[in-house]
Amino acid sequence: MVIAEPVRDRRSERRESAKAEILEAAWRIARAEGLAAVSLGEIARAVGMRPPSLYNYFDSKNAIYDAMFAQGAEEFVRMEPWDELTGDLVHDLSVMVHAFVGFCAEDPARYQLLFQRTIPGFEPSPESYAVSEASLGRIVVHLERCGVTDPRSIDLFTALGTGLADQQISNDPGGDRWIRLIDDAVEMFANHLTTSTGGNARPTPAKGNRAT
Amino acid sequence: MVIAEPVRDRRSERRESAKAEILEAAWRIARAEGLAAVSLGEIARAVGMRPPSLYNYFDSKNAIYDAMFAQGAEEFVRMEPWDELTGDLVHDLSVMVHAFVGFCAEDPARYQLLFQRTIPGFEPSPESYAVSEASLGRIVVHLERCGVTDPRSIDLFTALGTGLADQQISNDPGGDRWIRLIDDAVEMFANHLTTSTGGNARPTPAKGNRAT
DNA sequence: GTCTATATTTGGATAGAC
DNA sequence: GTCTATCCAAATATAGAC
Repeated sequence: MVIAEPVRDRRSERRESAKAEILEAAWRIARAEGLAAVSLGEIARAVGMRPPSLYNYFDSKNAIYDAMFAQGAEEFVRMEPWDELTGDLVHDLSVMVHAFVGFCAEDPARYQLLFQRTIPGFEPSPESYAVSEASLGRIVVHLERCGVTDPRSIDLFTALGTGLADQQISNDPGGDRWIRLIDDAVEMFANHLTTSTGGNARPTPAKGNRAT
Repeated sequence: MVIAEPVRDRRSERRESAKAEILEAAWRIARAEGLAAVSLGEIARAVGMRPPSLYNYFDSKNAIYDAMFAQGAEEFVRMEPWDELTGDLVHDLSVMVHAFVGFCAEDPARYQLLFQRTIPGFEPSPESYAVSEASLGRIVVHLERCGVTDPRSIDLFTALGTGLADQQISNDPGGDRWIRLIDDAVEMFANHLTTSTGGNARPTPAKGNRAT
């Protein structure tokens, strides 16, 4: 009876590594030919199998997309440099935007899968989706901890981050043309916070309406 | 001989209206089911034809995508409210961003086709592409006319615009959550211009290096 | 200009032998 | 767990009759 366990472990290890290999191949194809160009035939060829064999590891093609989404969401969570945050507003904003834009730019296919809805039939499973949402949530939480509590400011900040990422990916893939603007953008945003009328860090004393 | 001309005109009129009808159907499908879900069969069904008949009007499916791209680029050119521009920096920036974000948000499928590379096999023809590029170029020209000449500032501005559009489309389709932030964003950007060290409108007298 | 018929490829997915 | 064989559906595209 003591022998049974390790055997089962080896099996599941091999199984997991096979699944990982399949997903790796899928990512390679997605990066090379586009996310929508991923097909079971091509994946199978890449891993030295026949297409039907893939069904031993994934129930469907969308299950593969979902596993890829889950991987990407996991990486997104791990990426965030919470240990680099100091509590200083400008510094922390810079760190977060650098992390986000870098994450997006380093793998456009992953960016497309996680943040854009471009695959006709596919929707991530609630669990996978929750992971990526939670990660975005932590950014918002830290913003609030820095004193950025106005929802409008938070939305503006996310727009700034995605805009930098989007332009970097679309118009200078592999380069750093928009990455080099991040600190400027953060400074601009921080100045706006100290100037604007919203309920933010260092708000102007008592200007305008106090509504909402 | 005088009769021959009008006959040919009627024919080409009918032909053009048939092509327009086909493109309309393609747009409908793209908006309803996603750009990548457009197929000849579905287009044909929508216009009351059989798939092969479409080849009397377009040489291939990609030719249809290209015609859609050209239409979108044309609309993009016409959209721009050059007549609303006054020369006042903040006002003009607001007008341009409102026009751009509104244009993108009112038809995400068009936005996807024009500004994102998501269809595996498709690339717009050089002519169609030139139209959309020229339109973006006119925005840059007007920015420069307003005194925004620093390339970095221009890049930052485009990032801001696309970020607002992208967030609006992705996270509040049909709404106006990010559209309502445009004037704030423009004010933020304008303040940044008057503060930053770049060679922009109202630069700070003589601060930092004069290089580049 | 539109159709039928067809070619050709490819896609995702299942059944069942081994 | 992997394969062959097969299915079924859908896709783009062409040929040729009407």
